[in-house]
Amino acid sequence: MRNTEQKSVILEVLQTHKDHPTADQLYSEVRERLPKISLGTVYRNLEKLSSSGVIMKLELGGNQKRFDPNPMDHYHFRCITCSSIEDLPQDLKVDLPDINSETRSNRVILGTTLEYYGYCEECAANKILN
Amino acid sequence: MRNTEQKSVILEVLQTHKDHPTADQLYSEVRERLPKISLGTVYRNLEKLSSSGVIMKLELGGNQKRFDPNPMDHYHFRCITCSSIEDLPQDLKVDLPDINSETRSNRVILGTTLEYYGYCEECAANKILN
DNA sequence: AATATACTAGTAATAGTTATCATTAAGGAG
DNA sequence: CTCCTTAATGATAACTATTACTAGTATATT
Ligand SMILES: [Mn+2]
Ligand SMILES: [Mn+2]
Ligand SMILES: [Zn+2]
Ligand SMILES: [Zn+2]
Repeated sequence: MRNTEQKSVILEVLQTHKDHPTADQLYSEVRERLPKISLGTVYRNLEKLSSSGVIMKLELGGNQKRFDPNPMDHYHFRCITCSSIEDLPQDLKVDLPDINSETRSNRVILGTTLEYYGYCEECAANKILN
Repeated sequence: MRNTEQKSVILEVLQTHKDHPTADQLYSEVRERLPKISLGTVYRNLEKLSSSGVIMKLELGGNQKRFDPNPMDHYHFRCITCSSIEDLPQDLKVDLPDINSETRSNRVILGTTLEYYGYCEECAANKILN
């Protein structure tokens, strides 16, 4: 894996985020620093960075993948109205059962995804006003 | 909501499944009984059936939505090799923390999604052979 | 400096899903 | 049962997110 300016700018821009931007959101921000970059390059590098464990690719509900500068295992809340994704505190850990012993199977478990969904604080407040 | 033959055949076909078919898998099976049905009708009815709580739409990892004849809350395992989705036993319930009190927030929590992923038993066995 | 090749920009292609619209058929009223 | 309103359908186009392709460029190794 070579160190290109594109890759490092994409990573830097992602690391300024506390939320979980989509590829096209990152694309438009990165373009402010590298106006000639192409969307494909953004996707390609996000893929590499996540498969090498530097960042994390989130495949939650909704139709767009999200990218997380924090590759540590943690949980998320997704607002079904505004599509925002919020982090849940990293020390919040649920003790998940061993499904292989429960079901007498020999799967290889690589990980889990736990997502809460509903209305975020802001959207919930807006709903009451209607 | 009117009772059309298309809707009832789609539901019947889905209910024969123990797995979690995609819209196009259901489309090809339904066409054996209703050769003139269109894919849009399948999507439209799956949407209605799930929003009325008869079935469940799954938005897990991977790029296709899956449909589940069982609308009760339960967890799934997803194989990242063959994309199969397996049910975890319905009585397997994890005690999930109240994230609002944890984070002092006023979100409205409508539900959670818990997904295990990895290699299913069959794909895990095949990997050993290579 | 020369070289091999991973990476890029630009663009085309693909896949999944949703929208449009003229036509059909549920199902309630009379 | 017949008429009527309108939800639903089939056919197709449009859309969105993502991936593939390719000739040219830039990285990093020799
Ligand atoms: Mn996160
Ligand atoms: Mn299921
Ligand atoms: Zn919101
Ligand atoms: Zn598998």
